[in-house]
Amino acid sequence: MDYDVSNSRHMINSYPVHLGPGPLNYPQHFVFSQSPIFSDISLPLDDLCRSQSAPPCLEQGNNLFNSPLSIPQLFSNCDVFSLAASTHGGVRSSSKEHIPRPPNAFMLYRSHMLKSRGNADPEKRQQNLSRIAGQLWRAMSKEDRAVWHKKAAEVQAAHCAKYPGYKFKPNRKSAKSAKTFQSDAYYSKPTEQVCAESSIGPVRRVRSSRVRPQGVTRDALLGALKKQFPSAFSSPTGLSPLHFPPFLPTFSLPEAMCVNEQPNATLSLPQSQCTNALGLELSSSQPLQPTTPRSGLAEMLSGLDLDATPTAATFQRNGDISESDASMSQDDIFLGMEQLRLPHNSMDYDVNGLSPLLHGSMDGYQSSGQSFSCSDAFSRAPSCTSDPMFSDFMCDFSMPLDHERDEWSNTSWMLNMDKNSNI
DNA sequence: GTCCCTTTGAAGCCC
DNA sequence: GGGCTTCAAAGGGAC
Repeated sequence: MDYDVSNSRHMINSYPVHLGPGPLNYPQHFVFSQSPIFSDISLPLDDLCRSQSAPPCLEQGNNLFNSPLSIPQLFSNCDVFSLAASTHGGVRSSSKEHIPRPPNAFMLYRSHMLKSRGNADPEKRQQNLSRIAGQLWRAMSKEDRAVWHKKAAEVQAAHCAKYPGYKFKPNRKSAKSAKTFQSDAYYSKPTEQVCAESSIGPVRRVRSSRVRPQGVTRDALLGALKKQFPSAFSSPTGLSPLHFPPFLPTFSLPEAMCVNEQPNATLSLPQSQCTNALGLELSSSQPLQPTTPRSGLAEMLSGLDLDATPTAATFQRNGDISESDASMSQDDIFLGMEQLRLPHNSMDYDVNGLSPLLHGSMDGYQSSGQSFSCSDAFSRAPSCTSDPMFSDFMCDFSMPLDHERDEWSNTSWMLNMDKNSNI
């Protein structure tokens, strides 16, 4: 039997979609054994293979690895390979059956990362999420990636078992349309906007090419990440993909404090703790200097020409930074995500991620007194809660909202450190 | 309503 | 075999 993906929009799958238990009655909860490195991984149903019936290769008692791992609802009552037919932008009609491709390792990792972040996360744009996932993915060691490749192989085996005659048949567009855009864009310079010749024509955003920062080695990138997430790298089982937090947290508090509240403050935090989420080094034993050279992941990533996709919801910052406060510009405060060329409301994301009550539109923000706990923040990233980097202090800071302008003030972060930290 | 965006990797097609 | 292209997920945004 041959499944024609190229005509998927018009194809009727010979395999019906079952909403109930699969025809083989595989258990909805079954033991999915894995190597030790999987010990902290529990993938939800649709992270692996949302098939209503587990293939023999994944059935309990016929495991591919050694240690058991329960994966709730794996292969339960929905079919990932068929589900995609109705979820891809509504392109494919639910009445026309389509067999989706099995997800690759990165797709599995990305899906899991997104699920790990929780529902409270206000960042919904998949472009940004994909970028972050890609950064983390590339920062992983080969061994850690192998974990996901292994899972991908299992999923593919499941897919193969479910659709034994399946063959990927890409629907090649017309040579003209494909080559005029894709060949010039996808493999050319990264992230440049291509405008149609007509000024009123559509502006299409070229895909970012797969680039690394120039002159930055993988080891250097890993070093920067190690500095921020030491526990993730010191795990006896090695770096699990899940040891990365769902997102790179913005950790600019000491900077904000230094600039706006106590310019000469000296932090007692260990050196390793005085970096922001992207590895910006902050002096911990000496007064923080605005001109402190920055190094680390942020600087490395700054070489990337990543795309920003601001939207109507993009976080607004007003005006220029005054000279008096220019010792540490707002950009420094925003540096974490901005270095990833994320929209400004990525900071919005960070704040919201820490304070769930503030999720939503700007209207949901309060004018003052907003605060978050760093430790609360990282509790969303399981591996970070045990990290001494994040467990030693709690701090609150807020940024007042200028109600007249309906914008955040760009100059006055307000900081409160609680007793767990020494200023 | 439809397609784009954004990522990595697998796989197919074409030369 | 190399180069190029499509498509897996995901949901907001654009048109």
